[in-house]
Amino acid sequence: MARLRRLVLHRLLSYYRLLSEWTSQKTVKTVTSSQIGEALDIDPTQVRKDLAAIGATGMGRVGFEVCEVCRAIRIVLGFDHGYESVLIGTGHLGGALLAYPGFAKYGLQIVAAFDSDQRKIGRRIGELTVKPMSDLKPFIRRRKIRLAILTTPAEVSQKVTDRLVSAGVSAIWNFAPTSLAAPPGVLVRNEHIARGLSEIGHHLHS
Amino acid sequence: MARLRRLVLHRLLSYYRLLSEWTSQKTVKTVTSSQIGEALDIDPTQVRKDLAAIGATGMGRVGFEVCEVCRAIRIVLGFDHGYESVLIGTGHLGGALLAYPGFAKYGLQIVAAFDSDQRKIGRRIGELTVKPMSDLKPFIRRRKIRLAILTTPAEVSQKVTDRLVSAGVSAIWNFAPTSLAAPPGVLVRNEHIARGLSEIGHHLHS
DNA sequence: TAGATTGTTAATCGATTAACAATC
DNA sequence: TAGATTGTTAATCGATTAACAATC
Repeated sequence: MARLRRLVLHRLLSYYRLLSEWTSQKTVKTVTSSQIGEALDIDPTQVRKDLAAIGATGMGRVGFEVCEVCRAIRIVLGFDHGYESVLIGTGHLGGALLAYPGFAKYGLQIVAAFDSDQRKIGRRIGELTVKPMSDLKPFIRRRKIRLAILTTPAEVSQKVTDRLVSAGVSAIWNFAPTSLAAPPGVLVRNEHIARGLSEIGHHLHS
Repeated sequence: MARLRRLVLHRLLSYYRLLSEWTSQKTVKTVTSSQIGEALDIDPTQVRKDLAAIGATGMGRVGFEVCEVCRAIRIVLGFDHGYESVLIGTGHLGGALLAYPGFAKYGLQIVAAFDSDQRKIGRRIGELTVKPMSDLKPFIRRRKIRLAILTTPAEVSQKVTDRLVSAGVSAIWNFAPTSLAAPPGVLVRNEHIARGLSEIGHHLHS
């Protein structure tokens, strides 16, 4: 399957959330592109194209099978796949992510937490014991970890990134307020807090 | 000034970050659209258009004054304005946001924290004391709070939103994994964690 | 069958990029 | 002046929307 654009992935996620919500409330077997489009304020043609792009086929006069659509989306977004990840930086935000119970639903499991602070190493957070940075590379290699979650201070995030890349991860989920340099094969997804604030600030100001 | 699109705001923020970084490293008085464009992989024409849109004018053969550009961006994104906000839900994520020191740079100040959990009310977090939900509306009214940060569980977020709207806030920064219904005048900015995960999951899967 | 919905091609719209005269 | 850069108009590109025959 061709790589999908960010925008499409985003829409797929919103379809998924909507359908999950609907099916949890009442038994819904099929759904039409117009129903989805109306609920999310998206053109029904767009919905049909998105679903066609991920291989979900509808039925004339009936619509799409909800189960089939959800399954197709889960496959494309990798929710069924299941992947282990490591987290680096056990500050407030790192702790919040470690405590978040909702990740399993998306196939994500955090299997180790690392920190450079001597006082934090060995401490238990939930089910994990904080490991020293010297264990990072061997751990990633041994467990074939592909995703790293970065919640370190901005000053060290690039250095940590370099270590992660050399250890062989293929994606970095970055919560540090910096842009990271990484080779083309490695996906860097930035969750810069300031991005939301700029939109809010602009709204409040004008 | 006409309301700018999300995409433009995002680019403005990246210009701002780039210029801040450059000026912190060495004295840079002027910058050309090509220099910015090259650093961020954006077409220089785009950069010029964006800067023109916020009223920053360049000089032929010289480029743009860095100070002027930064000032213009700060004004548009509301960073200089300064606005007080309240936070609702003092769980892990709420605590992480309360502890984050970088907000002041963007003009944001969290002046009160609220929770419905009796055990948390009265507890001190940093400089704040957690207040009961019954204080929410009067507090917002009295202090003329315009922004609320929502870090509650998803189940209650819509109810809290309704209270916030009726109390008169004009923007909600939502970290709960739900879509919120709010009247047109109220900006809702969603920071759904799953959005990043869907991109990562897709990348790792394919 | 009749009618609603899909799948797909064509038309529209907006955003990005190219071109170039005006400017310092 | 000569040359680099801006500001802006025109051209391109991609994404969204409209139209409609095919399908169940």
